Amino acid sequence: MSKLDPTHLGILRLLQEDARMTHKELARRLRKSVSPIFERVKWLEQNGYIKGYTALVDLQKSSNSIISYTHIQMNDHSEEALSAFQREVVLFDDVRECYYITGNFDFILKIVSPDMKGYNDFLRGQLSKLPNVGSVQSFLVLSEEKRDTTYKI
Amino acid sequence: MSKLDPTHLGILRLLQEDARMTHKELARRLRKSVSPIFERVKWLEQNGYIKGYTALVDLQKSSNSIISYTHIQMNDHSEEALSAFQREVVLFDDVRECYYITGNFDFILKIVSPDMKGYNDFLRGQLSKLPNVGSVQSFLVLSEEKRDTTYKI
DNA sequence: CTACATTCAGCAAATTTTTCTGTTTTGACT
DNA sequence: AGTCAAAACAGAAAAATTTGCTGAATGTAG
Repeated sequence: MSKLDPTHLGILRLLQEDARMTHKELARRLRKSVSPIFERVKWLEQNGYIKGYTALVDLQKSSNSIISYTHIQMNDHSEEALSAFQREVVLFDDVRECYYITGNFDFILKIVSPDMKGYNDFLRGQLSKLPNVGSVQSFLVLSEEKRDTTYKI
Repeated sequence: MSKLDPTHLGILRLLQEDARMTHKELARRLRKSVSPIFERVKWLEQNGYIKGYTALVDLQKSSNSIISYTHIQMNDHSEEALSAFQREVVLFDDVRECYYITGNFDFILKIVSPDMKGYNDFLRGQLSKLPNVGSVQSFLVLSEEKRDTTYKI
């Protein structure tokens, strides 16, 4: 049983589309007045349904960074080893996303580095220094064909 | 030669951190007055440096969706076949991200489906129907350890 | 039926957005 | 260096939004 009514869901959908939409516009589209929308947005923020707001920046226009998806296979699958790896790897600045997954590999990392040298330094100087890292397989992103960060809810 | 000066970069960094930051606060942090900040934000939007603003929603709290990273290997690597695949696959609603990559595989897709049945339907009813799709390898996301959509610029 | 809690619309003050004006700075060219 | 034009800037003011408050409507439990 979800605590979210249609108005809550509508707010989440619309703010995913445009995080800078005004409360007045939200109210108009959801057929409510401004104050209940205002209270609900505050509630969604404070209760963790909205984790933040971000501008989507065109990385290729704004920098020379390179993106890589990197798969990690551990050579120790104990809970301690996995937790220790997670705890450390998410602290690296180049690691933008980290998922624990099913299948042959254990983790998928999205790595963003300033350039190829930076990426090399990260792999050899930081990632491979972590304990119990077995095989590492890198897929460099040649082109981003779609990136839509909104979720259907 | 970049057309972005330190103020532009500062705006991009701060709006990635918090897309709802007011122009007044941006101005305070970047030691400018409000009007040049206002003009620059408009410029960054109109020239495509800012592609949009989005609220980051906690998917697990707000729905039962499942996330998968799926790798695609094509069995025809001609430019026509690759382009045709790209053009079609990005239209699917479940495909949230699509990258063309180096290595054994050709594409990485981030798939978000309402549930396991929806995911199955997508794989067998939509994805595998596209021409020239060779091997498909799926990694289901068991837990999201980090997801930071900001870029260091 | 009454008391209580929740949600809401409407209002008003505080704040922000947006436009405008005139000044300063920058950069290119003599 | 000196001059000019273009760009960037600060400040002010009007328009719009945010934010807090009040009381009415609705639903619920006693």
